[in-house]
This record gives sequence, structure tokens and C-alpha cells, in this order.
Amino acid sequence: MLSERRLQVLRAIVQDYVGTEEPVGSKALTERHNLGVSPATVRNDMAALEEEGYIAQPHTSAGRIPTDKGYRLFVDRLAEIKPLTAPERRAIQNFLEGAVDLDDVVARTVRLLAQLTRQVAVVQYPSLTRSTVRHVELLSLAPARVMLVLITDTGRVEQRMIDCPAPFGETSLADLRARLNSRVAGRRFTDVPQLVEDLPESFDAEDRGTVSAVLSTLLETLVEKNEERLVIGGTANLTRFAHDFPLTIRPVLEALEEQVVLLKLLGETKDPGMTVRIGHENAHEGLNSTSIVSVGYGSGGEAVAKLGVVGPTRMDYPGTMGAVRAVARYVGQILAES
Amino acid sequence: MLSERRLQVLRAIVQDYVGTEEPVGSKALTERHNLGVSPATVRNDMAALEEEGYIAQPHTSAGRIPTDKGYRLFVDRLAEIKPLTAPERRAIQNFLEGAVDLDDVVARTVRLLAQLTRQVAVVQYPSLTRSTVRHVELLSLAPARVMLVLITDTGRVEQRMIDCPAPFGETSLADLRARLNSRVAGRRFTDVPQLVEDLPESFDAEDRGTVSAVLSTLLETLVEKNEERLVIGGTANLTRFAHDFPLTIRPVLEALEEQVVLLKLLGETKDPGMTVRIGHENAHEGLNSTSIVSVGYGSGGEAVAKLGVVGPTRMDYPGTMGAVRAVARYVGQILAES
DNA sequence: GCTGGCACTCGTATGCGCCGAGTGCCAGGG
DNA sequence: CCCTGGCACTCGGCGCATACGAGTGCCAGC
Repeated sequence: MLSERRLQVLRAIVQDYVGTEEPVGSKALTERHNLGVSPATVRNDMAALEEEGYIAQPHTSAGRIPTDKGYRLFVDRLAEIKPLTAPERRAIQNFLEGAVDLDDVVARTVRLLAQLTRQVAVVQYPSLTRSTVRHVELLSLAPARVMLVLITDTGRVEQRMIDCPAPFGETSLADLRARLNSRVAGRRFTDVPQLVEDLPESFDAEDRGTVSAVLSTLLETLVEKNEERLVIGGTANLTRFAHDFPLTIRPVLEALEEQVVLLKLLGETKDPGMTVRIGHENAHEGLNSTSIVSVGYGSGGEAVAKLGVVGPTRMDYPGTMGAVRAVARYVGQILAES
Repeated sequence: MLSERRLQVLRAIVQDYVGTEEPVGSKALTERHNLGVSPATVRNDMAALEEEGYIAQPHTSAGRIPTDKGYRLFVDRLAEIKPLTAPERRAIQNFLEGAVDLDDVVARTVRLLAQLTRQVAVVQYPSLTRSTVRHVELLSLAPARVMLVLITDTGRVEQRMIDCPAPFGETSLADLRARLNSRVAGRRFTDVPQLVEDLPESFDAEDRGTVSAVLSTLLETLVEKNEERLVIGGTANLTRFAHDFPLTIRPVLEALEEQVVLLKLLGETKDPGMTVRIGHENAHEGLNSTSIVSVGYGSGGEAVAKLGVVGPTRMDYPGTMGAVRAVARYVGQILAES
């Protein structure tokens, strides 16, 4: 167990290192924070902290930098999420309120997050599974061609083309549309499969094939497009860490393009609360020197997707967490209103 | 006027420099290309080329590198677009054929282009103005709330929410839907405004407000969403030019995020054929050390949008142009089929 | 348990000299 | 007239050796 002062030393090290991006020594520490003890004492504490694996020296005769474990302790026990200032809050609200549709909300959110945190922002589109159906529309584009349009309560729209096994009349289509909507409108996506299970049986034999085709496409859409889209912004901020270039930046850019990777990471925690993954806690290798701060957001009380930022492990955790949390709240409000 | 051999020297310089990324000297040139003359002669030619502004030396006693003007001449008169190999073509086709919808086509195209050229790929979504309307759908979500869904011949879908000034009945909605579609289905977007101009007049006074609201939203969508979306991929390839880091990469990333900038650049030339913008020919400052190779693509014979790559001015122009052209063709085919 | 002092480490910055690729110029030859 | 080989010159990059200084660990004393 670490003494209170040692924790304070760790906190000071993290804060200074994040600020200066340079290994911090005992003398500088005592000067910048009034710990009430001499450098020599701090040195002893540092030796202990290093022993425990919370900090490390890049090389002998250099200052210390926090390890992933050190950041972890800092985030868990030493840091308080920094609330945004009132002007910042107002700015967020104003900026988001100008959005005209879901795409716009997401696009604005990404820009906002990237600017606020000066890091790479990631916003997941409201996921389908956790949303509800607002409406299902069927359009006949050709005798044996139907377009399926799915509209969710978050305003998201998905469409698919369906080639019918047999020509399908307008009246049958209207019939199917009506019955489909009466069953699934307002229901959760996860419930849809069992709600439509027996639908084909109530149709004439000749139409049954098409009805099945439509239904299976609908179910496919629910599964495939599930949590699929992700928008990323602020990649230019990666260049702020010009030191370790380009060894660091390259794998990060690659990981960001592999949206699957990010989606998996975001989806890992079901907890809609704030999650911080530090360095090697990220399964993906390219992100081993980055931290990801994410949080769920949603239109109601419930989280429908996540958003967050990706930055170097040496990030300003309190500030970043504050910004992420605030943005998530406001986005939730905006979605609830629309 | 430059002699034939001097042009060959320029071509050789461009080729070598692109390959080695290092200034090329007279001796190396004569060794790698059999120009049939001695280094001394080449030196004279180089002096002349430098005089004319086609090449430059980074510093005295170094080899020459092409200037923007040199690349321009190379692209215009010295380079032949390199066709892809048969296996490459097959790979493209296979890869694109797996796409399930428009989003997927675009996403795959970006990845493909980025991989083929090992540069940053940019694909513009099929633009609205040049496409035709496949269908307009109106959904009543609440008594005074209508959703407008617009489907284009390229499979693109746009939706908008409309708050009606007065409640709007299902029958009126069906009526409007039918009349709207009979007028605009299959027509070009640019023609839509005049086609619907007199539509409100044929409705009852009580509905006229809503009809106008719907129409103005439709027209808004045509204008606002016009050529708006852009997908970018392969940014990790920027790190291949690790030399001039990060001074070069940062403004480029910033420019790429400012989609408006790119859209403007892509839209500059109305010519649907291949366009190459080299270095300072790009109006945007951040892209002054990059070249953009773009070409129009479309479902029919007509171009509906552009795609291309952004790379360093020292890029393999013949190969890049070949890849861009080939991808555009195959995407066009895929779009025509769907 | 804290403190001041002290010797030691080691990475970085600085200065210097060498090397070699590349150049420009010139006189001679086809 | 153009090409060629020769030659002196330039200048950036690289290796090396040195100096500097921040930071450490340890120890004796309070």
C-alpha cells in the first residue's frame, strides 16, 4: 500500500508529464508542486513507485514517466473529471443545435469532440439493436424489384434492394407494408425476428417467396448494419506528438481505418458509463501507445451507441473525460428532441 | 523549345526521383538509362532544364529534382498511363462485385484505391444534381410530421423530417406522393424545381401550406446535399513520406478533414476525364506539396461524381493514373448493374 | 523518516574534419 | 556545332571526440 504522499507524487508526475511531455525529475517536482518535502525525499518515493511499476525511467539518469499502470491508478483514484466551463457548455449546445439531421448531428459531434480535446474523435452511429423501429417502407421499383427502407427512432435510415422470386403486385405490397408496420413499428430491433416469424404463412402461396425474401433482408439489415458505422475526425491532431514520429502515428492511422477494430474495442464494455482504456489495455497492437476514453450516449436514458476520443497515453485525462462526458450528454439531448 | 533528348533526360529524372526519392545526378542517370551520351552532356542538358524551370537543386552540389512545372510537362507529354495487369483487373472486379449497397460500393472503392496506389484515396458520393430521381417517398410519422425519403438512380437515399404547418391526412399524403412521383420519377434533379412549381395550386387551401413545406424541403435537399459526401481512406499511407515529417503531413490531414476544400478542388474541373493537379496548382495551401489525380465516374456514360487519390508530388503518375482510371471504370459498371 | 551533500551515469548538444557525390567550366575531337 | 573527358570546387552528411548538465542513488547526520 502506497502512502498518501506517494500517491500525490504520482499525481504530480502524471500532471507534469502530461503538461511538458518530458520526463520529470525530483527537483522540478518539488519546485512546481509544494509537496512540503525535499527532492531527496521525493527521490525515495519515486524509487518506491518505480519498484511497484507505476513509473519508469526511459534511461538511467533521466526523469520518470508514468507507466500504463501509473496512468491507470491516476485515472481510478487520483483524478477528478474536470467539468467544462460555462462558455464551453454553451458553445457545445449552440454548435449541436444547428444540426439538420442525424448525419449532421454525428458530423458536428465529431468535429466538436476533436476540437475540444484536440485529439482524434470517434463517434459511433446510433446502433440498430438498441433502437426501435419507427417505420418500414416498401417501394416497388420494378415488377420483381422492391426497395426496403428502414427508419429508426434515432432518425437513422437504412435501405436495401430486394430481387423478388416472383412478380409482386402493388396491393400485395401495400398489404405487406401495412401488416409489417403494425407488428414492428415502435418495437425494439431485437424483438423483430420473432414478431415477423409467422408472417409469410398468412400470404398466398405465390407471394410467400417474396415475403420471405423481404423479411430475411430485413433481418439481415438488422444484423449486418448493426453498430456498423463509425465516424472519425481530428486525425490531424495526431501530428501534435511529432516526437515519436512516424513509428507511433502509422499504426494508429491504420487501426483507425480498420473500423472493425475500433468497433470491437468500443463494444467490449457493455457498461454505458465512462470507460478509459490505457495503452496495452487495448487489445489491438497499433493502439498500444494510445488511450481511449469512451462513453455511451443515447436519446433517452438509455445508451444507443458510444463516442469517445483516441489519444496518446500521456493525455489530459480529467479534461478529456470532462469533454467526452459533456458532449455525450448534449448529443443525447439533441437526439431526444428530434 | 526543348530537344528530344532533353525531354528524355527530364523523363529519366522524374522516373528515378520517384523511385529513389533522392535527388538524381548526371552520372547515375547515364548508368540507369542508356541515353547514349556522357554525364557531361547530361549535365549541360540539366543546366538547360534548370534554366527553364523544370528541375531544381535542393542545394549546390546535390542532384536535381523535378519542379511542379517539370512534373506537369512529364504528365502532359512524357508519360503514358500505365494499364493495370490482368490479375489486378480481376482483383478489382472481384472485390467490387461483393458490394451489397451503395455505401458498400463506395467504402470498397476507397479501400481498393488506397491499396492499389498506396496513397490517400478520395471518393465522392454520386452527386445528386447529375442523377435522376428513382422515387420520392412520404411517410406520416405523426399527424403533423412527415418524413421525406428521396431515392436516386444510383441507389443513394436521403431523408428529411418535415414539420407541417397543419395536420395532413393520409389520403392527402397518398395523393401528394402519387402526383409527386408521376412528375419527377425518372427525371433529372436539375429539372425537378420547375416540374413541381405549380403543384401546391392543385391542392385544397388547408393542405397547401404542407405541400409547399414538403416541396421546399425537397428542393433544399437537392441543393444542400448536393455533392456533399466524400469518403477518404488510406491516410496511413501518408506516413510513407516520413522524411519531411511532420511539417508536410499535418496540413494535408487538415485539408483532408475539411471536406469542403476537397470538394471544391474536385469540382473545379467540369471535365469528367482524368485531371492531374500538381503541387501549387492546388489552390489550398495545405496541399501545395501534393498532387491530386481525379477522374469522373458514373453509372451510364455520364459522370455523376469523381474519385481520385491525393499523394506527394513525387508520385508514380503513370501507375496512379492507370489505377484511378481502371477503378473508375469498374465502379461505373457496378453502379450501372445495380 | 527527512535532508543536504556528493560522486556517478548517460543522453544530448557542439564542434571539427573527412569524404564523396555532384557540379560547372574548359579545351579538344568528331 | 555538339559531344566528351578532365579537373577544380562546393557543400551536405557522417563519424568522432568532447563538454555539459539534468537526474539519480547512496550515505551520514539531524
